[in-house]
Amino acid sequence: MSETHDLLFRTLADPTRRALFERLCREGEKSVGALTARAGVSQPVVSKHLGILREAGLVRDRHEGRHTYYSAQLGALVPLVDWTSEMAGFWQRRFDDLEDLLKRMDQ
Amino acid sequence: MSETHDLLFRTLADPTRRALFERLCREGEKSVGALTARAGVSQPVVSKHLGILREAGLVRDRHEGRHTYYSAQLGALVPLVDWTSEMAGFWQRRFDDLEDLLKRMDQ
DNA sequence: GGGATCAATACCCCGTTGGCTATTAATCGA
DNA sequence: TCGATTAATAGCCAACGGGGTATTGATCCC
Repeated sequence: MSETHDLLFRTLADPTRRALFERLCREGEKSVGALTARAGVSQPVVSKHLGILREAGLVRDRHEGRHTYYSAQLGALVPLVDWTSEMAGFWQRRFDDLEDLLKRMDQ
Repeated sequence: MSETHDLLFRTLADPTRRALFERLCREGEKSVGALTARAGVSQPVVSKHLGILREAGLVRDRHEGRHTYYSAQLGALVPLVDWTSEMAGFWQRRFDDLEDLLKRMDQ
């Protein structure tokens, strides 16, 4: 239901885009040109992906002359971590309920 | 790069499919009919999504007579948790490096 | 000022995908 | 046995999305 989760999952679903984000996480701030060099796709495509990552809050951009530098915004992953925790929580609770039931049946 | 991450993110990117998985996490095992009742899409579509979730390892199915019961396989989320941890790790390491640099500069 | 470089935008193409209806397969119950 | 129910499959279509090239805008350097 959450729009945030939707945007995050959709944004990270594309391998090219995710690879760009991973590189920014690993190597820190990079210019579009530097990212394009090893992205395997054209510069306009890289720019487009970076735009989508930015709209999802996963990266931020900084302009310096002709160059635009992008860097990862790790905080944007928090909703994703929360979501997985929530799913795990539901699962755990049901597991506990089952355990309780079995204990009661055991008596 | 990892095919597993790709499959997971892609599978969870669709809101209808993710909603099905969330329901299975929250409410436990459910039949296709029960899931279809509140999915907002037709039964064939639900079956299709469940098939995709199964191929991603996110659910398992159990046949009982005419009914097929699906349940969430939480273990499948592990690679996703690992991935986020890895990204956070990269970020943290670069942060530490920066901190070290600043300390050295401070001396 | 003028050519060169860097990034974003515009536009198009085509493969993928998510939705539908119709049908089939299998099982249950009267 | 035969109709009813449950889920999966087949086939179709429209929309979305990721790729490309061409172009524009902006900035740097000679």
